[in-house]
Amino acid sequence: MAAVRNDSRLSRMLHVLLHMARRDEPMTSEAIARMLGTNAVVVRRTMAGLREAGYVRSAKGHGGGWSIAVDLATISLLDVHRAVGGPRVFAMGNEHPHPDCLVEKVVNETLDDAMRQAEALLTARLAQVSLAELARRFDRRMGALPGQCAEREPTG
Amino acid sequence: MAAVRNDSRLSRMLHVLLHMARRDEPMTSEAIARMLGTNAVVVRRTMAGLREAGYVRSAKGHGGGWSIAVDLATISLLDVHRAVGGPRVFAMGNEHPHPDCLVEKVVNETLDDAMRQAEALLTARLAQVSLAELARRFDRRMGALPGQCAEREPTG
DNA sequence: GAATCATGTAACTTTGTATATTACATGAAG
DNA sequence: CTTCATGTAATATACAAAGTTACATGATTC
Repeated sequence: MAAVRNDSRLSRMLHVLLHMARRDEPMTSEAIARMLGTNAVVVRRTMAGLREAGYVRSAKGHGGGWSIAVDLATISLLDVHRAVGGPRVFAMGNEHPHPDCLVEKVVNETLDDAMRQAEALLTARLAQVSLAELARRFDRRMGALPGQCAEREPTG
Repeated sequence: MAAVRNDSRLSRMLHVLLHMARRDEPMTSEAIARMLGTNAVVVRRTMAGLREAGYVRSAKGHGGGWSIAVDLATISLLDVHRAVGGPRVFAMGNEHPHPDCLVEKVVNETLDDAMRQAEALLTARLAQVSLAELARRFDRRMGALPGQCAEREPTG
């Protein structure tokens, strides 16, 4: 009963948010999907969490799409992580949360303790960095040139 | 392209190793499987990694089964983690490891940095604890009583 | 108000990985 | 030779993120 690969929602949303921050006009789900190399429905689904958190707005109809709703300095990477529903940090874990076996309890407690500490460090790091800080890091890299993003080329 | 739940191999193997350490005779894959609530083949597959690392031995035929090959003080939880092939720690990650987009690069580097630190802390914690230490923690909990493990009852 | 654009969302399919199961080969003990 | 137990290939299952299809809703433009 297990399966693991990669939850890339946080990574994707950070990518998108930084691009949106460099634009005046809203971005459509289609445009975002092209940028991420995915589907517009996936974009809407994932960004719905950001909208519920109040970080972005969405508008229908002509000239509609997604735009940032708050100051980038007020959103941390942890905020985004939580908004996209990603509390699942580790790919490993205990089989039984509440075992009868005392041996297993000792094992669980030891592993849980280690994982708790690692997760605390991770979330602390994510909380330390705001989207504004990320944008500054980009600017330092980019100099004065306009931001460009290689869109995913069609397969084949 | 993603999926997440739980890799419980480390947890299971620690559970098994501590039980094996409290026995004189080898344990069969069947007995271990009953204890873990799983299948004997799964046990053999997972424990094969421990055997390759030299931590356990396996013997065929009558009176055969699995037994511990080294002093528990020489094996850390990190050793077991690596032996069962579990370098995959996080359920989250970047979509593209080597993006063309500079925005994405900055995002990746920031997330990778945070995850690297968290993983370093986790592995450090796992390296700090030996199987002997785990056994001691169990003994302190158990007092002088013999170790017991509730086997998984049949469903229904 | 009709056509178009864009989001909202339900339903379903695909994908990737650990786990579970089946089947059979190999080798050791009696 | 029979039985026990591992070794392993092949196959199936479970599960969650991602991908896709289909259609409804609402806003803008004409």
